[in-house]
Amino acid sequence: MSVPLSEAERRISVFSQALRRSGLRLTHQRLEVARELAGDDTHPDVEKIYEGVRRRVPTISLDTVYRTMGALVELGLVDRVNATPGPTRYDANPTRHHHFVCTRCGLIRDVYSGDLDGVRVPDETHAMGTVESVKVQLRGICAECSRKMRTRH
Amino acid sequence: MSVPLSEAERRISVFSQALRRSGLRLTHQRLEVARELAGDDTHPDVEKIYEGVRRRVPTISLDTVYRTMGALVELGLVDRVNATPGPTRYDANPTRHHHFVCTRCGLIRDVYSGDLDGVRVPDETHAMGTVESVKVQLRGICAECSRKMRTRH
DNA sequence: GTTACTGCAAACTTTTTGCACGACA
DNA sequence: TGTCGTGCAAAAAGTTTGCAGTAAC
Repeated sequence: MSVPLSEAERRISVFSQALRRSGLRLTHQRLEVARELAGDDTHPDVEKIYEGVRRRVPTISLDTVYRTMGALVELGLVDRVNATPGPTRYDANPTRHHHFVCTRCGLIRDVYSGDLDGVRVPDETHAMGTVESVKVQLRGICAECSRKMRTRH
Repeated sequence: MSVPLSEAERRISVFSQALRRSGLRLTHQRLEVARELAGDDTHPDVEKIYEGVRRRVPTISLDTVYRTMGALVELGLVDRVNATPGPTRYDANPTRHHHFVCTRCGLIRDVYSGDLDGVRVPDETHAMGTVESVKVQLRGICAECSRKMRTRH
């Protein structure tokens, strides 16, 4: 949803090459999971990915989707997004970005911002460990939920 | 763990008042859960809180802890921290802060930083919805895990 | 032809819920 | 005393795992 076709195709190709390069087999199921992720920027959970793939591969099982997601995370191709309660959601966007999270409906939208990318790690944290990534989470209520709340109350 | 006693006492008092003010009953169990949270800044999960309280109230049940945490979140006294896979962790620190998260062991440490507090919400996000809080997550490997990795490999 | 992957089923972990008894206000 | 909260048990939700057959290389 709303990932440009060229970008989606590029992602599928990256996925395929990364699987092959790491010695994993490029199965029909894995390719279709990759295809599903490549075109979806709504940060879907496993169930949603499963439903999407099942339209094209009706025999795929939920546990294969779980295992495929595990492999893609392991390879660093996909991130787990733990921003909401409930099922784990996945992020296949390799471009540096941050997240707007609706605390009401669980919507997660990618936010691109040079300012946010520029956030500096405080010196204080060096004693805690090595920082590998800085992610800004903007939590609030999405426009759709605001509208619904205004209408009902 | 490492919450000053004065701050812990202040938190217990805030919890008690908030429960009363909202018409909820101040039960023995709720008070002991509050006491447990007040002195713990490790962002414990329900199981950990349960174990702690059980030392003082051996008859408390796990589902009461779940229900109490739900109530405290509802009242805005506690935040759910969804930064790690596995059980939901809770944050009873009312002071503005951010998180260092170890992706290896799940350690979460509070980070206080004027720079991070000053992060501005990009204009772009106004179309997405209303931002209520900005949280920076510093993900990496904690000192303890780094040490263990160096020793073994 | 091997070996890794899949689908099935069952188990496991985390969280929620219905109900009857007990405790707070 | 009335009602809300608790503990128990069971169920629901989300995820992982063992195994035998199947498909990728």
